[in-house]
Amino acid sequence: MDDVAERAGVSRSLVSLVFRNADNVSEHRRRAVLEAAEELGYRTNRLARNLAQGRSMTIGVVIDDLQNPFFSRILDGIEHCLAPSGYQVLLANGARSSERSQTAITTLAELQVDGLILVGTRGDEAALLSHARSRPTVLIARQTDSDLLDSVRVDELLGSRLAVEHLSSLGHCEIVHIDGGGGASAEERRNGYRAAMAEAGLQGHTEVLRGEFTHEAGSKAAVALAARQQMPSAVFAGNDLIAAGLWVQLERSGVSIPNDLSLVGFDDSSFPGFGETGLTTIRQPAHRIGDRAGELLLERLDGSRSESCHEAIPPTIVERSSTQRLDLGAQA
Amino acid sequence: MDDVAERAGVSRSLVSLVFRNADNVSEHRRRAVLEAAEELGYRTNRLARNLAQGRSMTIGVVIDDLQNPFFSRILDGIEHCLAPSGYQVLLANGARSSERSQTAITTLAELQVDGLILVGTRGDEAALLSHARSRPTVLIARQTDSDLLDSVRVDELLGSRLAVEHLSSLGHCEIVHIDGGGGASAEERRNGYRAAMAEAGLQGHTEVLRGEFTHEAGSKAAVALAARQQMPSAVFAGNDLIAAGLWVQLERSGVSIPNDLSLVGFDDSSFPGFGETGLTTIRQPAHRIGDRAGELLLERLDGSRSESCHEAIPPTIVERSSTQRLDLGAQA
DNA sequence: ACTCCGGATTGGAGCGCTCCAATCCAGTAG
DNA sequence: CTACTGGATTGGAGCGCTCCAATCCGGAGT
Repeated sequence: MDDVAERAGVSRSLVSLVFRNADNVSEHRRRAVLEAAEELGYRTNRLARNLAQGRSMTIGVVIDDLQNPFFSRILDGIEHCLAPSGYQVLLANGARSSERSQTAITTLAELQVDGLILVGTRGDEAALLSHARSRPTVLIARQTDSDLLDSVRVDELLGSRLAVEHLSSLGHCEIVHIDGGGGASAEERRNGYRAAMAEAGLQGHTEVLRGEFTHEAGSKAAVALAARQQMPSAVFAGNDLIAAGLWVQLERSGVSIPNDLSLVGFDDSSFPGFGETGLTTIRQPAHRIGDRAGELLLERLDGSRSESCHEAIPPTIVERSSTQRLDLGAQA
Repeated sequence: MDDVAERAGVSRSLVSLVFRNADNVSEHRRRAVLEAAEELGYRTNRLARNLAQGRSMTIGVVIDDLQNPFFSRILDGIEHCLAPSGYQVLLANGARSSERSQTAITTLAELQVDGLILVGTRGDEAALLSHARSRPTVLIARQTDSDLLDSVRVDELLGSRLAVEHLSSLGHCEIVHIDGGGGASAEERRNGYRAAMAEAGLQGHTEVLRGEFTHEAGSKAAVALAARQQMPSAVFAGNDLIAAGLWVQLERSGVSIPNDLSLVGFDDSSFPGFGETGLTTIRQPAHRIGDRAGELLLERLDGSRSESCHEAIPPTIVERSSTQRLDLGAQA
């Protein structure tokens, strides 16, 4: 920077002003500085700037699993909201690992991001809170009632209820749930499933298969189910990845969906290119969730709000062709 | 930091040593420092550290489209490779926009990342090169022969050859290629197809239908094919989108796949098996690509290589149910 | 008792930038 | 001609850390 200043025949301060786009810099000086910078291949060092300014104009986003299309649509919403604000979004992948997520958060925090959005992040709540103390933080798809941070999530219980009600209204009783294990909202979906089963008078048929929010977990579950002499008539999968894995694997075993088994997913993940999958599922308004999280963060950043805010966005059920009346299946 | 030092009754330097996990610090001092830090809620400021050290132990990755599952599988490979190396991966989304990608790269560069991996990034090559000059850079899924950076991509020619060989080994001769027009790797795939046809002694049957890497282009091609009195027995589509469009449209015209026509796609871009397309296709080893890119970057970072390196990773063919022996189709 | 040694510890000079108070310099009014 | 004004420009003190040369210190060697 000093080199640029010298070459342009001005002070370092003036160079700084030029690169910050300050408006009270005379045109010929500005030109001289830019020219000198060009010749010297000078690039501003944002590290130093951030250090000096004490802020980075950067938002850190930690995503539990970038491969999960639901999360990436949330991200889309976040970026859509944040793009015009002047903040740059920096991402880190939690890779479905609690430790990886922790170090990702720590890295971003140490990098002095101005705000943090955690998408489906797992791990110790206390750890999250300690970061929230020093900068605005929004949690997505994770339950919390801390007043140190904001959160946006889907009403998971309602989602599970919608799924179960849909299946039971089609005459299904043996509705097995394949859960997301320790994943983000697995527990709530599981609880919602249990509650809804009870409400529908099906508590006797309640059965949860331990899984994980992945395609593979779906395949595994399919293998387990196919091995039984008596298959359930319906499955409520913890998310669409599980449903997808399950579907493919079941078809391989000669089980036809929806004839032999009705299947409901969760998330309404869309998989580009192949149009509608035909999976009946619970749609999470992913884009809206991300967008809202961005808004909440901005409100904190510009100081227009200081009380914490926890939002639950209601999901909807999308009925496609993976579910069908029980008796229809029986006839076939 | 000074506060911590004072509270622990040591110098700032010693505090620094403790937080860098230096090994020649006496145990009781270390304990004292950590304790003081804990009480004061001290967190190391990585910005300042990076500035002072002149390196950040951070790799920047810019992804053209995080929603694209192919790219996120690449990312998975990158992180898999980089995780044990001590480097933290920082992501930015190009959002399928040339400008967004540019600012993302610039932000990362200004943040002084130690290395850069650009996945499918669009935009001016000159701009990319200017960043590559100041730090190791690896390009993924983008052609270049600059010796300022490394690149990893799929061996498109081989992919085409695999497709053609597979079809011809099933007895097919009339293999039409629907290409990707001016799309990214369309030309190479086309050339690969021509070469492979010649090798298989089928140069007389070589036929390329002009297309585009979209679903619609596939539909159009289907209409064109169905209008002929003599359909080819096999089609090699430029990518899976084309194949999908073709498939749907052909089925509508009463052409059954694979009975009446065998179909091979390219990319294996669908989310693994979702909706069970059963499409035989050329799989791009996304994970391997990311992994290799990480390796190349590490080689540059530890200085073990200084000449540029451009790699082509061999794809594999995934045989599903959209292809079948010619004579089987004839019998049906 | 004296020197020497090597590991533990420290002070101070940066890293590249911003911020602020101070200064410069027309141009204008008196 | 002088005082005053306000925008353009500047020097220097940080931001929070690391690095290096210098210092400290307790024990070993003579």
